[in-house]
This record gives sequence, structure tokens and C-alpha cells, in this order.
Amino acid sequence: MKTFYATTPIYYVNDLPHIGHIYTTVVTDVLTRYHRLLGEKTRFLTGTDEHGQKIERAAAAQGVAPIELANRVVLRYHELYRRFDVANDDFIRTTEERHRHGVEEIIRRIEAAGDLYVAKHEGWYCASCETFYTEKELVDGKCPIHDEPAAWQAEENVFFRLSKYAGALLDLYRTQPEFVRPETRRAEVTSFVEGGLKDLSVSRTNVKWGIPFPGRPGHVVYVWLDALSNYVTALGFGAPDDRLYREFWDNPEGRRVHIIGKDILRFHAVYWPAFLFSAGIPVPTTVWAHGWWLRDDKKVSKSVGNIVQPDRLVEEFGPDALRYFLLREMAFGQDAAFSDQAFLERYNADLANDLGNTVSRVAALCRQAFGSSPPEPCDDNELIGASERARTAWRAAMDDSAFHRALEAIWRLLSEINGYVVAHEPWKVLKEEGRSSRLSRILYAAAEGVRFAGALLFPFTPATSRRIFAALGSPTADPPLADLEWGRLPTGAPLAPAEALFPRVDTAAYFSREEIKPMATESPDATSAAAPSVQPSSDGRISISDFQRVRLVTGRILEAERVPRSNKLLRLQVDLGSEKRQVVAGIAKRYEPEALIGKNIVVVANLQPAKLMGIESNGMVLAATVGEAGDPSLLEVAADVPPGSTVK
RNA sequence: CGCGGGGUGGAGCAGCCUGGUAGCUCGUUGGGCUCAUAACCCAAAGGUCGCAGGUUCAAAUCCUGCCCCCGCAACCA
Repeated sequence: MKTFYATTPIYYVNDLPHIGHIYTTVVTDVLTRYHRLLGEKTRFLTGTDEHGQKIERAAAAQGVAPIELANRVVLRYHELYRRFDVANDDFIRTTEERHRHGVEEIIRRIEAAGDLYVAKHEGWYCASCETFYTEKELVDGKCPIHDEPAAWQAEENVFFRLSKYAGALLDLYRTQPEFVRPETRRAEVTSFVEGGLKDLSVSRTNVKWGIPFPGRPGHVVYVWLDALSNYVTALGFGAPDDRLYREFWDNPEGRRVHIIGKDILRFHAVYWPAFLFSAGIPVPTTVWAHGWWLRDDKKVSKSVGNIVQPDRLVEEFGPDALRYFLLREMAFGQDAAFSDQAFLERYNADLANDLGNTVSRVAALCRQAFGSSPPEPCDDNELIGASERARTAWRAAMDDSAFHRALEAIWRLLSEINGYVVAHEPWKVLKEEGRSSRLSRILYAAAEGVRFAGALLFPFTPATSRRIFAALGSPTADPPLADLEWGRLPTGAPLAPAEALFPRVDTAAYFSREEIKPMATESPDATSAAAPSVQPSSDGRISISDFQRVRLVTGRILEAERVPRSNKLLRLQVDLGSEKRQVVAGIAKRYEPEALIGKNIVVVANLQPAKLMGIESNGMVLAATVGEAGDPSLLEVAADVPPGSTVK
């Protein structure tokens, strides 16, 4: 039996959900809903990746167990999915028993294939980079980045014979071109594999928070081997009841699609199929790597209106508006820019004007003429051909995952409906002929066209489609495949009360509102109970005591030099009166080191130390940020001010 | 030679794989309509497709070289 299985990556719980997660998940939802609409048996999996050193450390820093940290973030994902109408069938967490069992089974099989061996991984290790270097990469025995001596370190690890599968992988890319999409990504992966594959270390000894490596006490399973396995463990691979696995994965007629961001392509298109080859498990049919949502930092400002606040947009305009925007604005596979400005333009032009207005226009005409959907159907009008053309283009685009083109096809149909209405002027017909048969047929054509568009739109905006159906007196259940045929609109059916699907927004007023500000950069700690130490009042002002927490003093620059291999950083030695401080400043683009010597400046003296390019910085020099590029302009103090003077 | 994305009417983008009259949205201008959410319909203006060479009957599209912009790596503490 033909089945369709789609997955998102499992998201790392070190991160709160952001626009990228929302996008991948919504795309997968749209794709699954599309196949369900076509009558296929579908399954949609998403979940969380909860193991690894980063989680271990983040949890320790907050004084909680790793699993507690994970639990908190998982809740956020569930919330998000509810909000966005995401209809996933399952949600897997890598800390679950079912997952651990499956991973153990995969490793058993890989081992049985003779693809695991233990070896010493040794080399020159730079502790600052946490990376091994080859002899050639070192400069005078020192780390090329940190200029620190590298130490010879040895670690015993389990290795996977990845190199053995280079040929099989290249065959896969060649014989199954759909395996990596889009095309450019396939070329990228092919050239990577052609460049040669090194065996992959698949165990770790310096991490505790993970799945214990079977038969290797003290080792845990490498996070990617752990994480990738979720796609089959969630189906019950290796479990007593593996019906789902056999139905959706080990099925020659099944399609198995991973939707991912292009940043994790290598893991999905190289490592994952190699693991599967070794374990004797079928590989996915397609790994679809989409692009990234970008923000042009230079332009993020109120006046330009290029601000990103997805949370706020959803709250204010509903999940369907954002779902539509994400799928329409990005040519699937390529990068695109995200801004509130672009969102609002599409909201008004596409959703309010084209879609919402057409629905309310046609529904109002029906109501005024008949008080119901038109009593007489019409199977002979120019919108039938238009609907069928739209459906053809829509299907071709959807099958090609070209969501933006599928939506374009729907919008072309909407425009043709508007053209049809203007051409036949039903309001005139009503005045001249009353509730004539001709009037009914005209309005039926228009209303059925709108219903048809609503059905095509269903995978993208399910809630909106239901509202469209209701407005025209059509059933609001999930549409079956038959609803993609002309003439499904019931005659004489009651209409839902009129309401605007997407009320127009005054863009200028939106951006002039005070509370609009760039999206908060939330971190997982923000979910913890600890109250922030500085509590700004509602108008954003702080108290004098808050300000006094920052110790500002004057300093005199004694030395300045460029940080090697950096294009922005200068290393400064600053005299603070009582002490000399090393401060790293990102001002190299504007200032020559020599010109800085002897300048009197202002320094934040009680800042936590930080490492930049491996160099410790104890403090921060104050500078104005100028213009769009944010060029720094140092705050200078008169020459007769002694170093160490308090600034307040 | 660190990796990647891009340069197409005023703005934002598609088209490039699989060569054949350059398309979409917004904006502008003129007209129409008054059912609808200041919406909708028709028409018009506006482009040497970054530059140079090559392949071809034919190049935005394929090949070679170059220029420019932007991310990331690894940096505005």
C-alpha cells in the first residue's frame, strides 16, 4: 500500500522554538496535509533531541537535571504546534525508552555487519577550540587561532566504517536523484562524498548525558547517531510491535521524506543513509533541504519597519496568516528575508484583498439574492476551466514541493473569479431580473469557484478553508479528494454569518505603535523561575540604583594591537588608575591601533570576562554606534582626566 | 585558495536544472465598476537580466574568466 511519511528534524532542546523551527514544521504539516487530501495514508513525525554536552552544561548552569530542562522546552513545542494548527501524529523524545531500544538495535545491526571498531583518536588538541588539529595546521606547535600551545591528546572511541559506504552513497545519489533535493544540494553532497569519507567516531567518553553505548561502559552514543535514528525508532523499529515501521518505512511503496534545513544536510544525506545501509534498513526516498530565513540586520529599525516578531504576528493576525506568508514568500529551497513589513504587505494584498474580500463579496451576493447558497447549479461557465487549470498547476507544483507556485495558482483562480463577477455584474442582474435562474447560475459559478480555491488552500490554511466553506454553505469537514472536482457546492444551503476572514491592517499605524520592538532574544534560562535582577518598569525606565550597578570609569589606552586573524577586533591594554586591564574591542574597522594610544576613554569596569577569538576581555569600551553599518565612534574624555575616575 | 547565498523595470522576488517572444507582487498613470474589507476589473508606462568572452541558428538560462554585495565559520562583551 502507498503511504507517505514525513518528518521534521528533532529539535535541540537547548533552543527555544524560533522562526526556523516554525517554518520547517509548518512545511512538513502542509506537505502531509496535501498527501492526506489526495487520499494517501500519511504519518507526520516531529520531536526533540535531548542528549549532549550542551544540554548537560546548560542544565548544570541552571542547577536542574537535564531532563527537567528538556521537559520545559518540550512544553513550548507542544504549545507552538497547537497554536499553528500543526497536525503531527507523533512526537518523539530521544530520552524515551522506545527510542533507546531502537538505537540499541541499530547499533547491534551495525556491529553485526562488522562496521564498528575501536581506535584511538589522537592528535594535537587545542582546549580553547575543543578541536583536534593536524601537524600541518599548527603554527610553530601552536593553535592557529589561539596562538596557544596545543597538547597531544588521545581518546579511545568507537568508529563507524563510513569510508566503506562511499561507493554505495554515490550510487544512491545517481540512481535515485530524488534522494537529495533541491538539485544544487545533491551536487553539493555528491562532491563532498567524492572528496573521500573518513570513518566516523560514534561514541563519546567526555559526555555523560546520552544513551550508553552498548558493550562500551563509559561511552555514550554520538548525538547524531542517536538523533537520526528517531525517524525509525518512532515507528517502533526494533520493538515487539513494529507494525508502523513496516507500514511506513520498510515498505517498497512507501514514501519517506525528511524535511530539514540546509545546515544539517550532510548528516541526513551522508551519515544517515550510511548507517541505514550498514544496518540493512531501507533509506529514505527524499531528504529535502530548505533555505534559511534571513534578517537584514542593517535594516532592522522602526522606520524601515523590518522587524521580526512572529509571536506578535501570530497573536494579532492568527496562525494561518503566518503559515501562508512563510509558504508564499520563500521559494522553497532558497533563502528568503523575513520582515514584519513584508508580512503586512502580503497580509493586506493577498489575504485581506484577494482572498478575504473575494469570499465576503461572493458570500454577500449570495445572501442578498437568495439568503442561501444559489439554488440552481451551473456546469457550463468559464470558471470551470479556470478551476481545473488551477488544480493542474497546483498539483504539479505541490508534487514538486514548489509551494510558492502552488499558491500562485490559487491566487490566479481568485483573480479569475473576480474578473468573472465583474463581467457578469450579478448585482445588476438582481435589480433587473430578481432571483432569476440566470442569477443563480452566475452566483453558483462564482461561489463554487471560491469553494474550489478554498479546497486547494486547505493544506496551507486549514482553519481559513473551513471558514470559507462555512461562508458558502459547504461542509466544513476536512475535504476529501472528491472536493477537488467542480460542482460540490450544495445548492440552497444556509450561509454562516458574514465576517471578514482577514480584516485589513493599517500598516503605518502598526509600525507607529510604541510597543513594537525587535523580537526579544529569549534563551532557555528565561523560562526558569529566577527573576531577572533588573526589573524595568512598564515604560522601560530603570531606577538610579539599577544604573549604579554598572561601574563606569575612565581609562587611558596604553597599548593597542590587532587580534591576529580577526577583522574587527583590537586588543587593548588600558590603564584604569589602580590597575591595568586587557580589553578586546570590536573597533578595528574604524580605528588604527597606533592612533588609539594615549586616548582617554570610558570603560565598563565590572563586566564579566569573556573570550573573543580566544583572547580574554575584561571590560568594554564605550562607543557610539553610527549609521546603518553601526560604525563605532569611541567616547573620549578630556586629556586632563586621570585614569580611574568614576563616570556617572 | 575556509564554506555558502546573491546581483533580473522604482522596491521585493520568480524564471536558470530541461536554451526559443522576460514573468509575479507592490508601487506609478489612465479608464471602468459600485456587490464586496478604501476593496474589485481593464489598460498603459517602465528592464542592454552585474561585466567580458565563448558554445549555439538562438543565451537571463549552458561554459570560462572577472567585478560587486551579503551571511556563516570565528569577532561589535
